[in-house]
Amino acid sequence: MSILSYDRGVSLRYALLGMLAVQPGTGYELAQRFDSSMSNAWYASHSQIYPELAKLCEAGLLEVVGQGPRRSRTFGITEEGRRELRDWLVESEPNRSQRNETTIRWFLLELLPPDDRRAVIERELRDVTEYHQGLVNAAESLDALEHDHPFRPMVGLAVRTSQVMVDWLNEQLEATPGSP
Amino acid sequence: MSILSYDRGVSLRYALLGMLAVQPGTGYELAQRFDSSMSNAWYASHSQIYPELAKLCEAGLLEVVGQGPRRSRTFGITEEGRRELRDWLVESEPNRSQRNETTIRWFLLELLPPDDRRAVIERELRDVTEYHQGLVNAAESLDALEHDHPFRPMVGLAVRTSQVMVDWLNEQLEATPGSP
DNA sequence: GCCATCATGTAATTAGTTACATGATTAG
DNA sequence: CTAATCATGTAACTAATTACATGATGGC
Repeated sequence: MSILSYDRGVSLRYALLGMLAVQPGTGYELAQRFDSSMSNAWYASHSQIYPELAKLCEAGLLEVVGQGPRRSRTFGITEEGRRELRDWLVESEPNRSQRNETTIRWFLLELLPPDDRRAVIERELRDVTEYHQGLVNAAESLDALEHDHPFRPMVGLAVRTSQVMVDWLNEQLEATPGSP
Repeated sequence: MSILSYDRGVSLRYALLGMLAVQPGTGYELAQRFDSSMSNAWYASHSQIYPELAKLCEAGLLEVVGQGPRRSRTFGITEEGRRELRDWLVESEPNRSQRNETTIRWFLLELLPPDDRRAVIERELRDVTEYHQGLVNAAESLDALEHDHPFRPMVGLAVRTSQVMVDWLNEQLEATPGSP
């Protein structure tokens, strides 16, 4: 692909391509997916999404497959887009670098005096527990369907991962002096 | 803090401040830590690190605490830096958004035909297993010390998380048609 | 009619990547 | 002596955030 961009800074492109390969949608819907179901993988705001969709359309990897009310346009992936996505998944070297502010915060917990430390862990525990519960509910909803949902495996992974985090935070809380 | 930057794009700043609060170091060493022990939390290249260290020094949050061979300078956190770091950890609203290309790739596995899918899962499994084994070894090294190491809790979390990932990938592999 | 939300975009700024550049030290 | 690595920086570019901006639709 010649239309600009680095080799390793292209994750948004493939996130969009992939999300639209699973299910066509508008830019607005994609922004919502980045806020919820995709939030543990990638985030992008609408101001980044719309220009990227335009570029991908121009490159022939996406196309407008429908128009709705408020001049909304639904995008879908093209055959060329599917080939590009497949090549990326199978052929390209994965970029394993991550950016996760929460992990930085947890890494630095040990610097805090016990009172601050306990307060921070309790806040983290509230947030992660809420996140975990949301995933458990999502998993139950998907299990209630009669067909296998494509998101089910990833939700399962996220449930287990967040369970590990809840357990770890509880242990850190117990190990902090002055905890009940 | 008035010295420029967004509210939510400041994670590098606090990652550096925190790493130097745990242990003073040079810019070069910090770049190495981002490549290894901090790689599951944040990544930054030296070209981003050096200017940021200069800014933090100018702001009085860091100071040069030693000079080595090849005109290397060791930075340490100041009292003001510790206060700033503590305030960030305790008072500021955490940014929960993540960027993790690997999760995008795993999310999109279901789009691939079985042969491609199996090949990709096997590659991921190799990479994650290697990563997991590295963490297990690191944990054993830390356990061999007579004192508690500050990184031990985070390594423990990473060990469990990567174990969950290895298990999940193995399940996905088994569930793919044509697998042994 | 009015307000919330849907829906899309652009402009200005900061963050991050890649490439370029240079010199010091040490191990062989 | 010479190649690898240590060590630090800048320049040019792309990516991402924040702020600004506008209009359509549907429910009340």
